Amino acid sequence: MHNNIRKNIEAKLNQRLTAAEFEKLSGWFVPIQLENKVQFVNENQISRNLYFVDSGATHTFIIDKKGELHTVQFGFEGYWIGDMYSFFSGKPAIFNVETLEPTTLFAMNYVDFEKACKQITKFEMFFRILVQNGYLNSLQRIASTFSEDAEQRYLSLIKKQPDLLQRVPQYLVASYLGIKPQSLSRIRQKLVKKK
Amino acid sequence: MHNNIRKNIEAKLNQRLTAAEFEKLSGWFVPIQLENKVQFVNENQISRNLYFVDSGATHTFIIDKKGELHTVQFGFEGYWIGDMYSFFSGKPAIFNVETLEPTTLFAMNYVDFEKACKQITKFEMFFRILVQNGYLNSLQRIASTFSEDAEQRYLSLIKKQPDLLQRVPQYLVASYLGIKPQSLSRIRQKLVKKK
DNA sequence: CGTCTATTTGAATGTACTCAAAAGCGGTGG
DNA sequence: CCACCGCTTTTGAGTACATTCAAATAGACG
Repeated sequence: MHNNIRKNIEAKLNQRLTAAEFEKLSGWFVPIQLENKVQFVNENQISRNLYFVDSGATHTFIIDKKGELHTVQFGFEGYWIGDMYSFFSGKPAIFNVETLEPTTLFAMNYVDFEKACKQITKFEMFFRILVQNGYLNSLQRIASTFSEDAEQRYLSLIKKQPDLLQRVPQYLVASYLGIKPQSLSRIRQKLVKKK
Repeated sequence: MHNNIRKNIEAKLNQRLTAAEFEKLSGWFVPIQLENKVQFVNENQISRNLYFVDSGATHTFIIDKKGELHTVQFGFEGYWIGDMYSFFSGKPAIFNVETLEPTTLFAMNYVDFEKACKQITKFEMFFRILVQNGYLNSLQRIASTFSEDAEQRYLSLIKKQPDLLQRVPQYLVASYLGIKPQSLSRIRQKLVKKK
């Protein structure tokens, strides 16, 4: 049942978990089944959970003062998501997370996370790598936002995740790129004409 | 000599270091004196160092295909800087770092960093918190870049760091905000007229 | 004082935006 | 099976804001 988590951890660590380690970890990850369009992390509410996406899709977003939605990140199979700020600080979340498909998650609460880090050094190592990678990715995203125009960012995105548009409505892709749905539509039509 | 590092670590950990711990750590942090405008981390070159800014100022930046500079972050007294990507992966750096003033750094290389994490649990904890905070900050910066216009971002910035414009040339502040120097100049003049 | 760099200002341009409406698409119920 | 509804995407026209190119002013430093 928790095999995807195991694979995910072992792949990032480049090291296998023992049967005992895996069994312990499994006990801390609670499966959650969610329908499409279910919001399970809410801005301004405490969310001391870490989630692993076993199957399905999610997006993490904020709503600005004008009521507009901005996607911070998508989450698919094998992604670790949640509101890290709330998870670590215990304060209200700064992001929202919602399913984009029927989704199966595994959730770990903060108390168990601390246990896991203490008892299973490999998990602590794994998680440190996870946060490091997340940090590096977001720094690069900042850099690319400033150095590339929307068209280039769109091209980079579909190169990295060619299936994104098959799974995610275009207006959410636009919100991830930092542009309006109309603008993304025009960019796409321009690219079609180029060929 | 290394007192600022000690204060910094103890403040973030909310816990004191023992004399023995501090002594060990001090040995791994090598002081570096740099003049103004010295670039000590170069894109495409390996940089397996972590830096603590003891005094002075730095900026981390990229140069895009058009040759334009984009500031990713500034570093002042008490900041931890460097190219995390290169530091952790051992691959060439993706960012450049340069002094903006005569600056005193403490540098720790990756080998010593690993020793420090192993031998001093508090340091490992501290560093994890540091990376976590960096990650959260950059996620929030992504969110604000998309949800706020340049004027709002400028106002938030000078609210957070009122002394920034006293220490950093305006064109670098513009590059941090993701706009051109001319645009920042116009935003500022518009704000003066509003009052 | 002169030179170099940073900042400001002006005018024209361009890119993405807003507002608005039409077309496309999927699902539901008559 | 088709008509209708809601939602997404596309398209059109006018607008706004930051950009570019250019030149003038201001500041810093020798």
